Amino acid sequence: MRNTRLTRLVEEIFRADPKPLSLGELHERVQKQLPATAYSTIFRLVDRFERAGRITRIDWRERGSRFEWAERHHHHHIVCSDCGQTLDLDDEDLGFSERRIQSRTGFRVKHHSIELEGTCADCQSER
Amino acid sequence: MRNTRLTRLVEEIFRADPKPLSLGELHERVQKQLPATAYSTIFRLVDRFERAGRITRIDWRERGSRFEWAERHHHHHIVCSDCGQTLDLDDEDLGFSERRIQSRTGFRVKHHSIELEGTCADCQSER
DNA sequence: CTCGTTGATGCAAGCAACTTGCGTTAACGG
DNA sequence: CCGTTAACGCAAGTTGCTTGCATCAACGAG
Repeated sequence: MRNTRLTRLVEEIFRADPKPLSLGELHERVQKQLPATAYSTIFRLVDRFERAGRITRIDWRERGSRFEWAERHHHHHIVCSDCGQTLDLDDEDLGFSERRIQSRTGFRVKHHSIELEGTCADCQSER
Repeated sequence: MRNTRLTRLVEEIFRADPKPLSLGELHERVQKQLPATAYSTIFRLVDRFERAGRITRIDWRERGSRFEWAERHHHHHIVCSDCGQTLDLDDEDLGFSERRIQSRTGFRVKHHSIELEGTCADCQSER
């Protein structure tokens, strides 16, 4: 992968605010700095990053596909349905273990996707 | 919801083979019995069933949105990436507990979505 | 430093799945 | 049996994703 203004900008955007972004949202943010950038360019750039393992794709129920900077530990998300705040969860928080699945089902797990939705502590106490 | 040939057929299809179906797949199956059925009719029918709580929507990473007959116990899926076979998993299989999440994060969990992908026992032993 | 190769980009068209508007059909309650 | 109104079929519209192609610019060899 070549080192261009765009790749640097995208990396900067994700590092500055490590939240999952859709292609559209990323495109918007990029255009604030480089207005001529085409959607298809973002599409292919993210695709390259993903295949290089530097960006991870996640799927949110209603909110569609989103992308996240991958240089972080493996984790999942819980989203507050009131205020939108997200929190990271790791497998231990979830009690998740591939070994457990393997012994119960015989499947060798390659990939797992876990997304939670709920009400955060703040929004609960607001009542 | 009115009781039409279509609603009866859709119910029958899901009961006969309780696998998650995409709108397109369901449309195909319906057309085998009622060839004149429009895609948009399936779309609206599933929407009505979903809002009535009789069909559940699930999201599969690559395979897009699918729908499942809801009169079953709460469960998740693991899909074999080689042969496509799916297996149901319940929260206990996964070690999942809303109580655990609540005590670790303060979030009150409303909804969780867990989808796994791996290689089933058969496909593993084929090598 | 310069130049040629080739990956990266912008534009526009294409695609697939989903969604909506509208006129017609058929459930079903009276 | 009839009128109301949910369901339906058709066709057009929308959205987000994907591709083809001509042009541009990284960057490594020379």
